[in-house]
Amino acid sequence: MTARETATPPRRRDAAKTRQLLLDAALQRFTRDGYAATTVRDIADDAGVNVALISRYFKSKEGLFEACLTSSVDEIRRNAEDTPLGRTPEAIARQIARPRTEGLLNHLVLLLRSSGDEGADRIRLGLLRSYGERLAEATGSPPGDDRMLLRAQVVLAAATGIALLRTKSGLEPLASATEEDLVPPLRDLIDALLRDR
Amino acid sequence: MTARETATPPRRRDAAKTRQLLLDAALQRFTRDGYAATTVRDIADDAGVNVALISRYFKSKEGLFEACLTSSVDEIRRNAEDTPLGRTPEAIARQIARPRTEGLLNHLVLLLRSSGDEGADRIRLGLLRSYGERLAEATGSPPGDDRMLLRAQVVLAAATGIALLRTKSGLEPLASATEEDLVPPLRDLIDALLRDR
DNA sequence: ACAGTTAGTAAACAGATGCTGACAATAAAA
DNA sequence: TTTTATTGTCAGCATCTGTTTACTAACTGT
Repeated sequence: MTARETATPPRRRDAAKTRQLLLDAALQRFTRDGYAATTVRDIADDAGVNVALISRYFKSKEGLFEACLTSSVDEIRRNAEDTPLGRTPEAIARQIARPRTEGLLNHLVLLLRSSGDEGADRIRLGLLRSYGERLAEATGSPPGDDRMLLRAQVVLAAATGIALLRTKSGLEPLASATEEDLVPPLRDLIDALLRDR
Repeated sequence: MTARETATPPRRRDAAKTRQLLLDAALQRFTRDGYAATTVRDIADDAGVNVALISRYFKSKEGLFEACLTSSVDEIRRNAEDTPLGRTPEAIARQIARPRTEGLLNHLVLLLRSSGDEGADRIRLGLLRSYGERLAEATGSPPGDDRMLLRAQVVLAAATGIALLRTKSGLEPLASATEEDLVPPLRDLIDALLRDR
């Protein structure tokens, strides 16, 4: 058969779709390898489109990174509205223990990536702050309770640390622990930190 | 006054000292900015020596990074022999809560930095594994107890997450929490995860 | 069918980056 | 003092990286 036949038929032109392809590829790369270690050509190749389109649709590499952050933040927020944070340590633990590729943890890892850009830092910080507050309030503690907020942020930090070590270090048994393995210790952790006191 | 006078007198030649200057500068940069975001010229400038000396003393940028890792690992190990991990949650918590610039936490952040190099990954993994085991044994659990090892690694992950968020995100009140602020929640965390069960 | 607009590509540029080889300055050895 | 080895500098290389510009191909409305 000729190359003509094997080659994918000339992809239909669709700016929105192409933009999304770039965004998805970038999300994966930035999350896995970090900002500096990812090149725009890597992303474009993954998405199967031309490098120049990054500049067209996102202005610059940093613009693309910011778009990734806001996209990630939006999804977390949307997710949060649908399924408000469980009230019980068990429910929270289960949300954190989800498979690495999906859900919250992946987003948290991206949140830790830094481009050195100020706008990106603001976005990141904004989400971390609001998420910590949500976590603190989920315990039933009154808003403005700094002691509890600190504890909630420690939970947040623990979750990100777990996400990082699980995805990047290959440390066993943590790296390939299943959801069932992970929930009991996490439940204990959350219970100890956030129990009303 | 002339430039001649202001300039530091031609530093006495000393290969060992120069090597150490480079190593120290690299440790700081790699820890703070990560591998990819750090250039050899950054490091050389910080150390106040010529770029070419990196290649001479460490073979390559990756060689320098590996040297940083082993140096960091050695110091952690040495530190561990001097002051064996405290048996009580309180003692462990205190070790983690230390100021960000000194002690264990800084090293843990470096441990998370990746160069993509295989040798570096081995070094990193080796330390994480042994540290997790030490932590598990400190609880008095028998060696080979996988449940407890997982819990110890969760503590380790939590500590790294805290270190990262404290140094890199500026998330308040976590970022500027004092040792006293941090010890109580950490004690609870460690107690919940590692208490003999 | 045609003109105008939009989507996508290719090539190249300017600057950065890791690294090297030839050389100069200093210290050590003879 | 002369010779030799070590330490450090300089300039440049090849490659990579983000971005831009000029161009071609496809879609849209008329």
